[in-house]
Formats: sequence, structure tokens, C-alpha cells
Amino acid sequence: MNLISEKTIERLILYRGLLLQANHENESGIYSHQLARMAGFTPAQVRRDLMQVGYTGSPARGYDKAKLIQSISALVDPAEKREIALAGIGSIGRAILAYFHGRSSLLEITAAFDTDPEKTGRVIHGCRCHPVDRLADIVRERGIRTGILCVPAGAAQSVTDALVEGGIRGILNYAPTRLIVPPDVYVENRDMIMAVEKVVYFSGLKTGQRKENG
Amino acid sequence: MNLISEKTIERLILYRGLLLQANHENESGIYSHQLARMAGFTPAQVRRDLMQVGYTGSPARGYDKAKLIQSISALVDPAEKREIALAGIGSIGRAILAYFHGRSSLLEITAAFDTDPEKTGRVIHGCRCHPVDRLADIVRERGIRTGILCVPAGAAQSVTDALVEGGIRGILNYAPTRLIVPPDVYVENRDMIMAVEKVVYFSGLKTGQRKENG
DNA sequence: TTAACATTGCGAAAATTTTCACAGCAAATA
DNA sequence: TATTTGCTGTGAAAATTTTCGCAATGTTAA
Ligand SMILES: NC(=O)c1ccc[n+]([C@@H]2O[C@H](COP(=O)([O-])OP(=O)(O)OC[C@H]3O[C@@H](n4cnc5c(N)ncnc54)[C@H](O)[C@@H]3O)[C@@H](O)[C@H]2O)c1
Ligand SMILES: NC(=O)c1ccc[n+]([C@@H]2O[C@H](COP(=O)([O-])OP(=O)(O)OC[C@H]3O[C@@H](n4cnc5c(N)ncnc54)[C@H](O)[C@@H]3O)[C@@H](O)[C@H]2O)c1
Repeated sequence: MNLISEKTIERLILYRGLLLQANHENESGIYSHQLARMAGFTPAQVRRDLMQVGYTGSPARGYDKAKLIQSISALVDPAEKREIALAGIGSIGRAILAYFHGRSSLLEITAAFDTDPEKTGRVIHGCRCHPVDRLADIVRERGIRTGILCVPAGAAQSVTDALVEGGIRGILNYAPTRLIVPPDVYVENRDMIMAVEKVVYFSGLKTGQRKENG
Repeated sequence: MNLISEKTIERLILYRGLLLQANHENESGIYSHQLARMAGFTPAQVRRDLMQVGYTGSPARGYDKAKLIQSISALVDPAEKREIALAGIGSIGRAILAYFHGRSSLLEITAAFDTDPEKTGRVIHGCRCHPVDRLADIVRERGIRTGILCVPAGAAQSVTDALVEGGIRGILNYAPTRLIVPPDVYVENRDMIMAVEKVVYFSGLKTGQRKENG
């Protein structure tokens, strides 16, 4: 099996989300053109993406929603429960803890880190908070592979170094900083300012642009 | 001048951010390979992107940082100050208000909206809060073109309809919902769950993937 | 003055991503 | 039973994006 592109993975995750939302409808099957309309892509794009997951639909009934969800999950979900670490329990850090809490049984934020002694030693939205000096050790001990970074820009690189030291494999970065990591650590940047600037730019164009994922 | 692609705009905005951060260094010029290293792209990619902004560097001195920042800004920034509306003053809504407050003189969140009477009628992080029924009117009156959506999933479409009714041109959407909008309204989706799922997927691969923007 | 050098701008090639177009198929219909 | 219908899966074409390769160019050094 050759590698599936980042864009395809993004779209597959989106399809799964849409299917989960649409799962209450009475129909058990769904056609590529229906999924395409929901997602904002072309039917051909949807079929091409679904080829990659190996689940095959029927020309008569389309794709079975439940089975498709299952097939996408088999591809994108980890085999077992994954713990996630969060660094920086400030305003977004806390919002993310609140939002994530109890949402998924497969993915759970189980350790949060901060320098502020007001925050460490407590449990916030179900998540135990630790001083940041213990980050590398805790990440290593628990085999945590994924981190969410919500510290101020000035602390982003040093906290990243600690995450990497602990053996992290992927970071979702909300700080407006380009992190330096070894080539086998995956980083997804989510700078809000840049996102707003982009939307403002497209808000100013006369001709409408395509919508996109994220 | 033919249209600049979404990806190029994203990268240009990133370059500007990196240049602003690096502006304190003593050198006034910068080479494509330096910018490329900072951004995580190839030098050829950087030069190709910079072609689009029209500012031309010198083989000897590279690009003048200040002039490059200015050229990119001329392309991506609005001509005058832009007001931004924010809907949903919950945990992320508030975090965004706090984070944005006083950060930019060109872009400012000047109106926030919520259903909760506890929140409306107040000023939060410098931003006046209004009941959501007044959203369309206020957006129209003030000519607001850009909106940030932080309401619960169930309210996302109806609040979007109000934004569109008010004449919005672009939406930064934090709700896990695919919004239905007219084709000339730009939507950038920022679903956090999907982002985490993606990072978790890449955290599980043996072979490292490319880092990417956002 | 001249040669060596590192870089830009950009045409063209390469790689990747998306779309087209249609064979093949199961169900519905006549 | 034969025919029509509308879908999937996919090879191939088209479009888009990235990278390559190099002439042109200003700078430095001899
Ligand atoms: N608030 C937003 O909407 C928003 C959006 C996008 C990105 N961001 C970015 O996210 C980051 C945090 O933003 P915020 O608004 O939550 O800020 P904040 O000041 O509310 O929170 C930052 C937190 O990080 C902690 N911290 C500081 N240094 C640390 C370190 N070395 N190790 C661990 N923790 C440390 C602080 O104690 C604090 O709790 C910033 O980089 C910001 O640019 C914020
Ligand atoms: N918290 C996060 O980190 C996070 C991250 C990504 C996305 N989101 C999404 O952002 C949205 C908000 O998340 P949150 O954690 O801030 O939730 P929250 O419950 O803290 O805030 C939601 C706010 O929206 C208001 N609201 C409800 N209906 C409204 C309406 N019709 N018009 C205007 N305002 C209305 C509520 O009064 C509340 O103030 C959700 O869709 C969530 O999925 C949250």
C-alpha cells in the first residue's frame, strides 16, 4: 500500500465526520454525489478518495454509511486508545480542555503542563496538570505520541524541545511560531492571526473563491 | 494580473510573519534560501511565490526585508481598517477576543454577538457585545465583511445565515459544521477535532511526513 | 581589470492532484 | 426476459503546483 496524501487523509476525516452527523437519517446508504455535496467537493474526488480506504460501494446502493465510517476509522484511527499531552493552560489551552473533555474515548488529553504553580497540581476539565519541567519524563513514561501546544510564542520552541525529548511524534501548534523539530516529527500549525488575515484577504475579492477544509 | 492561488496567499502571509519576527536582526536583506529554511519550503518555492507580489530582489543582496514586508502587505492587506464580527462569546470566542485585542490596528474585532443576556450589553476585552438578533443589521450598517464563528454546532448555520444576510464576505469557522453559503462567500474551516485526528494519524506513521502551514 | 561566485527571475520539466469519461453492474421497469 | 437507469471504480487526460536548470547580474577578490 503506497502512502496516502495529507490532503486525502484530511478529506477522509471530514467524510467520516459528515457521515457521523448524517447517520440519523433513515437511509443506510449514501452516494458519492451526496457526500460530495455535503463536503463541497466533486463526486469524482470523493470516489477517488474512497478508493484509498479499500472499502468498495455498490453501484445500486452507493456506500453503506456504517461500513464506510468503520473503514475510514480503521485507516485513520490508532489501534488503541491514545493519550494526548497539552502544554500551556491559558485561555485557549483551557478552552481546548473543556471542548475535548469526554468527547472521544479513543483520544483523550490526559496530561496538561504549565509553568504557573496556580495551575499545576490541579485537575482542570478532567485533566491532571503538571509543572512543565516534568513534561519530557511524563510524555516518555506514558508513551504519549501527540501534543497540543498552547504556550506563548516565546516559550514555544523550548516546550517543543521537551516534547521531542519525551518522544513525541506529532504536534498541533497554536502558537504563532515555526517550530524546529526532527524530520520525523509531524507539525500542524494553526496560527489564528494568519487564518484571519487569509479570510480577510478573500473577503476583499470580487470573485468568489472555493471553500476549503481545515 | 491573474489570480493568486490560495496556497500562495497562505505562504505569503507566512513569509510576512516570519519577516516581522526576524526584523530585529542586523541584516537588512534576506535570501530565498534563508526564508525557505524558516518557512520549511524550498528556495525555488519562495522565489516563485515572491514573483507574484511584484517586488523584485537583487542577486547580490537578496530581498530587502522592510520592502518585502511592505510589498506583501500591499497585496494581502485591505486598503483601510477592517472591522471583524465575532459570534459566540463562549470559551474560544473569549480566548480569541483576548488574543486579538490590541494586536493589530488594521484588523479589529469590533462587534461580538451572543444569545446569552449575561454576555450581551457588556464590553469584553475591548469589544462591545450585542444580542445575536441584531447581528445582520449591525454587520450591514458597519459594512463588516469578515466574521469569526464560535457558536455551538447546532447554531452555526442559523448564525451564518444572519452573517450572510448582513452582507458578510468571509467566515472563519471554528464550529464543526460545514456551512452552506452563497458561492461568493469564502469560508475557512478550523475544526479542532479534525485537526487533532489528523495529527494523531501522522503521529502513528513510521515514515515522517512533511510539516505544513496553517 | 578580470575572474570567480552566489543569487535572482523565470521558462520548462516534473510531480502531484483533480477531473473526465466510460465499462461494468445491480436494480427497476417494461 | 429484455431494456433502461444511474451508480461505482478506475485508466487516462487535464489542471495545478512544485522543482529544476540556467542565463543574467551585482559583488568580491585577485
Ligand atoms: N487565545 C487565542 O485565541 C489564541 C488563538 C490562537 C493562538 N493562540 C496562541 O496560543 C498561545 C497561548 O495563548 P493564550 O491566549 O492561551 O495565552 P495565555 O497567556 O492565556 O496562556 C498561556 C499559558 O501558557 C503558560 N506558559 C507560559 N510559559 C510556559 C512554559 N514555558 N511552559 C508551559 N506553559 C507556559 C502560561 O502560564 C499560561 O497559562 C499563544 O502562543 C497564542 O499566540 C491563542
Ligand atoms: N473550545 C474549543 O477549544 C473549541 C475548539 C474548536 C472549536 N470549537 C467550537 O466552537 C464552538 C464554541 O465552542 P466553545 O467551547 O466556546 O463553547 P461554549 O459553550 O463555551 O460557547 C458557545 C457560546 O455560543 C453562544 N451561543 C449559543 N447559541 C448562539 C446563537 N444562536 N447565537 C450566538 N451565540 C450563541 C453561547 O451563549 C455561548 O456563549 C463550538 O461549535 C465548538 O465546537 C471549540
